[in-house]
Amino acid sequence: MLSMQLQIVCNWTAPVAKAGHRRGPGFASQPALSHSRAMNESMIQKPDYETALREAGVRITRPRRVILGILSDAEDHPDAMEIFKRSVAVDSSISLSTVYRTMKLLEGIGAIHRHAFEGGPSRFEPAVGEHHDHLIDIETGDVIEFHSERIEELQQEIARSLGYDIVHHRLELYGRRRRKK
Amino acid sequence: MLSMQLQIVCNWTAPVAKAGHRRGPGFASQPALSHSRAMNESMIQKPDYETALREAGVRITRPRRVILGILSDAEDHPDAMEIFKRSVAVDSSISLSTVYRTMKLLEGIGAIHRHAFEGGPSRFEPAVGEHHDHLIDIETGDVIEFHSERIEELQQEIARSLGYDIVHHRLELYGRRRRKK
DNA sequence: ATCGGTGCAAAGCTTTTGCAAAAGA
DNA sequence: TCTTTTGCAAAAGCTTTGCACCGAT
Repeated sequence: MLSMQLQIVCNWTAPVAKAGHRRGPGFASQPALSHSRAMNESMIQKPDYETALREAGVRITRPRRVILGILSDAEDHPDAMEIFKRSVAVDSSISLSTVYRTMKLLEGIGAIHRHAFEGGPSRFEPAVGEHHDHLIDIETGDVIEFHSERIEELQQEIARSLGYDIVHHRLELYGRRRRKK
Repeated sequence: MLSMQLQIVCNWTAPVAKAGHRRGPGFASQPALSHSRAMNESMIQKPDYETALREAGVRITRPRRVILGILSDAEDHPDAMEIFKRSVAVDSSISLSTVYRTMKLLEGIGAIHRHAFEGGPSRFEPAVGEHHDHLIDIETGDVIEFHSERIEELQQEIARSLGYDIVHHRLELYGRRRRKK
């Protein structure tokens, strides 16, 4: 039986998933595995975008400040249109172009990550904390972050055995909440 | 040292990667790992699309026959435009719409898989043989197929521990050929 | 003779870009 | 002031769709 193999390491209580596409663990009905961890809320830090931008030598403008604020506050993985809508709610003069340009800029300096989850526009998340992969709830669109050092190692081994160095990778699990019985 | 951990299981000689986006193993400078396997040419079977179509109750038309032939012969992971070009070379009256429609049809009956590799159009491959993941050469676009039972297991464990059942997943390694020294 | 499939053109959706005006530094 | 950045609108890239004609069964 599979669960017998699981070594329980921590048993943090995860918050129930909220509506929308929330960042962070939506829900965990069981403890995380020894070789993996779900990311919990304490891992969600607010990135200091302004410093990052200054270091990149770009100007800090009002639209950028607004968008950056939206990104900092986002607890989900919003797409450009969603970021645009939230930005417009703060400053109605902001344009979608500027959102896209800012996303590209931030991605360029490594401040955010772009995810092209299947069948939809790119979604973004602040590049804070450690690397993680994603489990996408195919019914709600919720995204749960997790990390498995074992899988990372195995990927490295496989790439090496094929004669390659990994530049980056993408691991996405698309799943459905197991209804508790 | 990492390579010390590798258990050699098979030592098939892989063909050198050809230009373009070839399906199957492009190249392997080292043997596959014990817990994983690269897919070799013998694993590439020609799917019987016509039977699949008949079973799906759709008509077998000339454009479909041509496109199916292209797909059967493809040793790479071509995108719609590439399939279109190859089809037009056989029958100049075929339209890009029909290519897209046929791709959707085949995807629907599970005869092909659609891959949305990053930064580009969807690429397709016949759904024959066992499940595998992909390593994409970021310099050439070549795709190497591999499979790791260990990683599959770990994914299952992780999803379960998070309260999910995996419906499908996506693992893509983006890498650069290690220059042999 | 049906009714599904096709080509063509147009539209849809996400993302990018040209340009003149606006605004950081 | 002097560039960089912005908003707008247009375009680009991929994919889908409406429609009238064509062709498999």
